[in-house]
Amino acid sequence: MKEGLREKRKRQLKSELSRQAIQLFTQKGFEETTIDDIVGPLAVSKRTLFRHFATKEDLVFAWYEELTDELVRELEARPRTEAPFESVCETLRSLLKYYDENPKWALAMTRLAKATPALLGKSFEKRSIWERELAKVLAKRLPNAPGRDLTARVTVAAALAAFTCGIDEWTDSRGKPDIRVCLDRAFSVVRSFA
Amino acid sequence: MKEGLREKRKRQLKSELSRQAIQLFTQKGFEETTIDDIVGPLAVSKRTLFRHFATKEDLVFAWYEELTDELVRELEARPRTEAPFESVCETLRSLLKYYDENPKWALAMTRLAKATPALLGKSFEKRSIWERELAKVLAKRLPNAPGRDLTARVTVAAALAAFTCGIDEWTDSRGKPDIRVCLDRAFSVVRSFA
DNA sequence: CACAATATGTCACCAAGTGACACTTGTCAA
DNA sequence: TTGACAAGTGTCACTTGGTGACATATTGTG
Repeated sequence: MKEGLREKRKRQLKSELSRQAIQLFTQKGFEETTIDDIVGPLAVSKRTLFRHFATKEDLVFAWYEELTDELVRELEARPRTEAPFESVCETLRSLLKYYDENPKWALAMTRLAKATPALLGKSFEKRSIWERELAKVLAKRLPNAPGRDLTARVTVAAALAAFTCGIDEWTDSRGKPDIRVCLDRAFSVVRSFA
Repeated sequence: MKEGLREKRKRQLKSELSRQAIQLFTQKGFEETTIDDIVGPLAVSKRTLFRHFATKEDLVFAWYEELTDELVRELEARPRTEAPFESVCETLRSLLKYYDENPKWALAMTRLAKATPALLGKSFEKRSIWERELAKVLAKRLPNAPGRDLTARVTVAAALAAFTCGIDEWTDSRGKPDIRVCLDRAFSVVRSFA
């Protein structure tokens, strides 16, 4: 065992690259920042960067994928008695801790993503990974009736859509309102379609 | 007026390029098809292609944007008495005519999009344009209360999410089931959240 | 210490776009 | 009809994201 030192360095470098990239992206813009710009100050080769990140966009969104497992566990931990839609909402709500941790950074990130088409697309792509994984988990706790998978998928997709809208609302208001209020209002809209 | 001959040719070439591209993409795959592959048989220069389409992905999804206006008009035409969510559902339902027109092609397209990450991202990007435009229209017919914009956005987003799931279900089942049934089931899941 | 596994750097290369400039071809007014 | 302007096109050079191959370190293990 003890795969310690190598992995530690690896993660350190990876997060350093990501940090540096986001820094530059928010400062000069995504398209205007070249890979060499990112890699130069860190004395790392371009090739190495692309061994850690599949694409330039992933420099921004790699952490999305790392969060997937956490979300899955969160959903699995929800009580069986809870309504499925509510379970997903609460699961997504758990992400707010990252917004609490560093609101300014979260705000900058979402604004950057919204301002750059390429990043917007990627973020949706990552979101669809969450959607798929969470739907898988949710399906397991649904009665085994025909259309179970579809029900699970729609439930997750709707909750995610509302989540995104809630976050967007918060972002568009420059982080002024309480993010939990934004989110709750978004979720309750979905509950209102008789 | 009478901007006839030039525009006609322009549109003709554009659709020809798109057709050729999709043909090759479905045949050899998106990444495996190069721009020169597309452009060669049509005796058109690479540069010209990129004057008609901003990106390689747009060769597949340009029609998405052209549909936006149609969707907007469709939503505006829905009766004021209808529940907002239902209006959006019906609006999206109107897209089915394109699936009816050529189911095989529609199936091939959605499968292609699902199989290619780059295309998946782009399709979400385009979907978000629909979302924004439709939300704008919907907001106008909602009571002018605080949170109106958020309500409109969530309503549209939820309907779109369900729509996508319904189409996905149909696609995953290889177009066997009735697409309208898939869609209706997806929509009714959203209606079922207490 | 020696050996295998990994991470890294270098270099050459491909493909997606872009900018600049010259050339052709519809369009329309006189 | 003609002549001038606008719009579309081709060519070419160039930038940039991304990959494959190979050599070189660096590190964990017996």
